[in-house]
Amino acid sequence: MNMPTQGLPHYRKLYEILRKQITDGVFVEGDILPSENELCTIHKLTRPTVRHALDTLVNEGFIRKHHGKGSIVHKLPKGIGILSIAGTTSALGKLNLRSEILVKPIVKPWNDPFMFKLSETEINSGCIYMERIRYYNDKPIFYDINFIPNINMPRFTSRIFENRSLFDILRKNYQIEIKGGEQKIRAIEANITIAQHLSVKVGHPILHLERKFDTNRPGFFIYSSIYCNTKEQAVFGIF
Amino acid sequence: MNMPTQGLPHYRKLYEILRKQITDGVFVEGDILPSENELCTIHKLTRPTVRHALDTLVNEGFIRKHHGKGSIVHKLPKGIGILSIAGTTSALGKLNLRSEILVKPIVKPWNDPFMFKLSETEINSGCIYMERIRYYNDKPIFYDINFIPNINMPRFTSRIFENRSLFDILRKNYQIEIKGGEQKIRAIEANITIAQHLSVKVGHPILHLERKFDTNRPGFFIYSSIYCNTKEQAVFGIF
DNA sequence: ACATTTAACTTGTATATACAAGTTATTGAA
DNA sequence: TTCAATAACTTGTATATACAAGTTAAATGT
Repeated sequence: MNMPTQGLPHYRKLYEILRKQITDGVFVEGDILPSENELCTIHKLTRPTVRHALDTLVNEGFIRKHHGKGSIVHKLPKGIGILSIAGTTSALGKLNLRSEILVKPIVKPWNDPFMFKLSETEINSGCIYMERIRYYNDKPIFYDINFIPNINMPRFTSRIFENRSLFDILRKNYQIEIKGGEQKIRAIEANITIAQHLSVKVGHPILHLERKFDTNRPGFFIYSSIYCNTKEQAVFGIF
Repeated sequence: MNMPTQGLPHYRKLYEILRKQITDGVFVEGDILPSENELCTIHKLTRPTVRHALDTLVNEGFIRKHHGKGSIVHKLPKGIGILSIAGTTSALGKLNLRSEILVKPIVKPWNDPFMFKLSETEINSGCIYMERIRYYNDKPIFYDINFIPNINMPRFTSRIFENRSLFDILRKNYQIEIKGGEQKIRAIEANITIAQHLSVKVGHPILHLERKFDTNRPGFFIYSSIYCNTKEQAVFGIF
């Protein structure tokens, strides 16, 4: 479970330490972190490095900084943090999240029309397609359809996905890291397929996210179409 | 229209310059910005300062950086960038956005229950309430209800809001800057009120955003409940 | 002509230092 | 006691420098 910090840059190690202290409750909402100079002394780092770590925490919403006062721990997200990238705020509700493969990865041509504009290379190589349902507290909340360009992805369709994060597999087996992305959000009515998968009536309002993920491979993007039942659980995000 | 850059820190000035060049089309998607060292020479700055400016552009989704290659201009948001804070990506569709006051600012007690947890101070001071409709291409897209704590906000209810951004007034008249925030997102069915304001049928799926904005005043937050008709226009965001 | 090595770029990380500006606690005068 | 000035914090901005690591283009060898 713990992230190995060896090999990581110093600022990243400090970030992981502080992040864990916040998520573990060592620091709670409203607490003031040790000052930058104190962190310098404790971890034998210089202020720019410490500030780099704190800046990362600010960007991910764990803390807010106030000029002249200090770094104040921010309220932790209560809902499901799908609006942020995996491994950050979304990890918080992980214990109650279970995923189930609906359609195992298969190689297919891209849908036409597709939700985002595709490059020639992407179109020509086809995509790896998979469907998944994610349960939160044993209720189906997310029904997502994923599209991965079939470029240099050996043996992908035969890998075992149950209980493993898609992004984890991409990182460990293919050295693909998610760097960010963009998304389009709509409210739609559930059609028959969505209704069945999410256990709602046809016509039920559904949150629809269309996402495009940037990776460390230039020109290589991952696409997801996610349908959420937000009846009981809202989707949460910081900005 | 132009932002005065005098008085701003150097990194911010460079940020504004590059941001404008991107939004004006001097640099288009896929273009590589001048290297950090070139920007240093051009603007007579050092690399940490230049990097500070570039980091800000990265955080707001204008560029992506690739180790060893350079800073690549990212695709500009096409939809309505309400997921980011005002003045950044949201400014792009501004020309087609028109707002109309539905309920002029009035002092009221807070709704009970309220969408976010309120502090004692907030509850005791009451709130300034206002409703607004925003049109995109002359169609009503957003119906938003805003709550501002009635703490040290003299003459707020008598100010003129037409065609002026709420955040602009807060900044210019009360020195309140929005620093970020959090939001909850749901898909709901339009009730009679929402249906009327957004010109849709009752039961139409509506995107509901509940937002809490952080400001530079510690403990001072602004709250908005926003209903969006996403039938034709999706809401856009980067992450 | 081709493949390999090298050099010249690029961004990433890190240190050391200095001063500005906002906040809080202390000190001192009335 | 009360208020104002001061000192001692805090984070914000900025410079100067160095090396690591990824990428690309040029030079070199076969």
